[in-house]
Amino acid sequence: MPTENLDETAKQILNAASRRFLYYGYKKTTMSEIADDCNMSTGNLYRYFPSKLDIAEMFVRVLRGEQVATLRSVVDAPGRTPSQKLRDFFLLKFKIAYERFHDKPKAYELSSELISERPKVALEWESAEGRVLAEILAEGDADGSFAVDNAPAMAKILQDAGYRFTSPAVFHEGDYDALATELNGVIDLVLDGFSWRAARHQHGKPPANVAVT
Amino acid sequence: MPTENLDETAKQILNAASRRFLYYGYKKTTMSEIADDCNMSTGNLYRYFPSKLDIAEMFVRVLRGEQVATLRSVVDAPGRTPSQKLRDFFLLKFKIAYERFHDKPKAYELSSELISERPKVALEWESAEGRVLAEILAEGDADGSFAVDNAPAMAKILQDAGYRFTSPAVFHEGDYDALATELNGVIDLVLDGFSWRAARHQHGKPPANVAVT
DNA sequence: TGGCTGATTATTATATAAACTGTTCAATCG
DNA sequence: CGATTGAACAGTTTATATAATAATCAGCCA
Repeated sequence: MPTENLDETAKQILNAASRRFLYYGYKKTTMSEIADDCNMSTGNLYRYFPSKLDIAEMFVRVLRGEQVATLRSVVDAPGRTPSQKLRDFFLLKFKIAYERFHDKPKAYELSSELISERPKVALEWESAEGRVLAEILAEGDADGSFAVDNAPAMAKILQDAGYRFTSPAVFHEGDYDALATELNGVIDLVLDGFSWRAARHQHGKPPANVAVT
Repeated sequence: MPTENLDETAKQILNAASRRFLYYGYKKTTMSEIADDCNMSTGNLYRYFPSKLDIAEMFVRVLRGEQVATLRSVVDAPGRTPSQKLRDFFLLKFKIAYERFHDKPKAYELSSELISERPKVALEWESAEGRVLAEILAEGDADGSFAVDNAPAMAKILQDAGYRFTSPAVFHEGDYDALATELNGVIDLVLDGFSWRAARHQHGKPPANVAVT
């Protein structure tokens, strides 16, 4: 949890700021408003956070931490095959991204603003998701349905292939169901790719298609 | 060719405008500058184009027409298998997008501005590319390497899967070679998916993975 | 002394005025 | 009379002044 090492006062500040960020957005909430909500002075805020942007960073860290936790629940779901988990993962990720974009626009806007000034936060987040994905892949490799030799690398490739459905920049172009159908199409193809590799692997042959131009 | 039905004077206007768009960008070139370049009055421009934005639209139509023509050359390349053509298509598309973004920034900026006000232009362009892709798929289906029953739909799915590598919004996050490697990874997986389907098809069985949750 | 304050400062945002630019159209030209 | 012009208009952008805000820090309090 990102708030683990936080002072009690810091949590109070983060809470007050989060509420305002969600309702009014990042730029429209002022440090003195946050200070008022916490019954303290503006100067004191800086004893707990180096800057306003750092409060925002913690805010999205919490949001994204929850997101990753939700995605991780897919891994732990009982009675589902690795293939099903892979599909669940991407459909859930798409759903989260789509809904957050549409009914928490301020949170989305804040994320964008933060990422443009702190790009490494986005990378951390992507790699956290990648680790969840890699777990699913490892599971599939273990039970023979996937044949993945480098799970983290393959996770990155899958994240690339699903990018269209997790990048809010293009969500306005299509409605939910149409996009979900297309995402299922991509997953179908990817899973068939894994099936092919698993079958090849069983016969002791190398993968069929390798990049040679 | 998009300029086919154009008056000679209209072509002159388009030429003058294009030069300025490329050097200074859309917003920084004025109608009177374009008119001056053509030795005519501003009012006369409106006899050939309804508005400044329409000149810009024609400008990117030409650009994108060239792009699609380049991609189409992949289809006509002799001595390449459908699988190779599929890879060529995406690597070339990525290369074009990446290079245009980095060494013709004004053209990219103009495209973005236009698309935000004329979204249908982007859709036309995507579907033109999709038709090229569908040709490759049909070819692969014909020679038994792909087993694609609905080529246009599958083309759309492949465009989705390759979106990460054609969307300039994220190009700054990684250098060319790293992205190209990842793209090859996606293509490898897709091609293996096709191999699986082709093999299944030969045995008279339905595709393995279908979206059922 | 460690935690806190709030006036102060440098920066950023907002509001307003001035200049510019896309578009139109009555008048002109060939 | 059709093609062209350029002044006029409305809308937008830019420049400037004004206000608001993030961040600081010398002093205060418990």
